[in-house]
Amino acid sequence: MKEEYHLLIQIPRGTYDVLPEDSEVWQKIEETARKVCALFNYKEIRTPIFESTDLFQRGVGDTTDIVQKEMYNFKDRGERSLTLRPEGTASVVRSFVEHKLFGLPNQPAKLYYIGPMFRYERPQSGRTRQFTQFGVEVLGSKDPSVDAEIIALAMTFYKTLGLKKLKLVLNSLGDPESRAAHHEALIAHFKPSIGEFCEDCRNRLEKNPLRILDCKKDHDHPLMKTAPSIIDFLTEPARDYFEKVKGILDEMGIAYELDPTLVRGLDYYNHTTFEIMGSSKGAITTLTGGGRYNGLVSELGGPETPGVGFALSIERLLLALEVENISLKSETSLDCFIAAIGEEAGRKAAVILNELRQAGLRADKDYMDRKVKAQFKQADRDRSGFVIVIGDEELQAQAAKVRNMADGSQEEVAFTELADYLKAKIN
RNA sequence: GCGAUUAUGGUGAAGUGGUUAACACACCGGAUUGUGGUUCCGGCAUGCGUGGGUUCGAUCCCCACUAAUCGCCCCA
Repeated sequence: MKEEYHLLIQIPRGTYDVLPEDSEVWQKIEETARKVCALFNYKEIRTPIFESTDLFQRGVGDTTDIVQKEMYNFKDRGERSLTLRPEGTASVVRSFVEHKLFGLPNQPAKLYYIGPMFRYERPQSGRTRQFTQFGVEVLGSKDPSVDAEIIALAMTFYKTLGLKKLKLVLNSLGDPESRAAHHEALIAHFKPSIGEFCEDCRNRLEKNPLRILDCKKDHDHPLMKTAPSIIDFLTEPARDYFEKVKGILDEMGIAYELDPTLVRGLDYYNHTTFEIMGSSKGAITTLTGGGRYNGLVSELGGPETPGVGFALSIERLLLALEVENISLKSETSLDCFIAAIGEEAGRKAAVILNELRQAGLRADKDYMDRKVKAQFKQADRDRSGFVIVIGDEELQAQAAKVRNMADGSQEEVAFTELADYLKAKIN
């Protein structure tokens, strides 16, 4: 018998099960996300968990780590190359284009999703191979108040759940012109002394010099502080746009910190980028990442359509809740528990149990053939308000003993009156 | 992809190259008859991640594998 345990198949690496004692918390989080989205008038969109590999290569960007080494891709029986989605935005945009949602009267499209994402990575704290994102996308508006709105939405979500230690970090990557100018300036800045930097940075120089600013090893190199900031290369319209976003956040009373080195990992971002940081086991990590991606819709074959969005990880949210000592678990309780003594009483208990449930009461009984005392213990574990005792005497009298578990008082109640009696007591 | 640490029952864990693998929690049972949350007593791993090797003998030594945790890279 026991040896078979060793042969059992284990859960895949980087995945985990949400067990009954925790699923309640997940439900509460998802419920909160849906409620907040309703407040902001965002509608849910559900897209497949796998898509054409091409979608992510084009959408997320060929040079990103996600595409280069983290995708779960496979061939189906028709030799199609498919990929388990590593993020949500590409799918939403694909769906938006495919169903021509840009033609609907309700513009912009304000959408949200909650679901699993997959990245082939080494699992560690706050990082699993299957993880869950709650994300929001607004397609069709270039109004800076939309940028502010999604940030407000994310903050509202966290605050509703009770998180306090949050930090919003903001930056602008500008439009393509701003980025190109900054790109050149960075290369010019680092190139002469690139030999003093780590290997990674040397590789980054030509490919993506912006990433050098993110390097932890060379963080203290003097050239880091004097590096050209994207902010100084923003074109007039880009600068103006960023000022408007900041202005609205200011007036909303949402505090932020500017970080010109905030670079997001996906290629499609431009203009506003932001992260919401929170605590996790003493360290600070990114809870939410988002920004504007004005070129993505056309990149995926749709009409020129601006977009903004964010994605946040439920797993990291859970870590942050833990650090801040916030429990979302409710006192689950039962209205009543039936303790039966003897076989005939057991049968009667099953019938009464069903009647109580039909009457809308949360009720349960023992299924383990336990002694009365143990049945009471079980009722305690389930935090049951009342225990109904049925034995031979009660069957004779057609009336059960009903014990109030809070004060220990006990009354005799006819079988036919049980539901009404309990309902009256509970209200 | 790289590095570090770890791997004993339902859980947290102690432990030794050699007859019965501590302890605690949980669970189950009992303390006279059918009643909980306290107390007392009892039960509960033929087994120490998997596979090899060293040895007269290994849970304890060696190797490989697997997994977990943490860090790097990168990200949510």
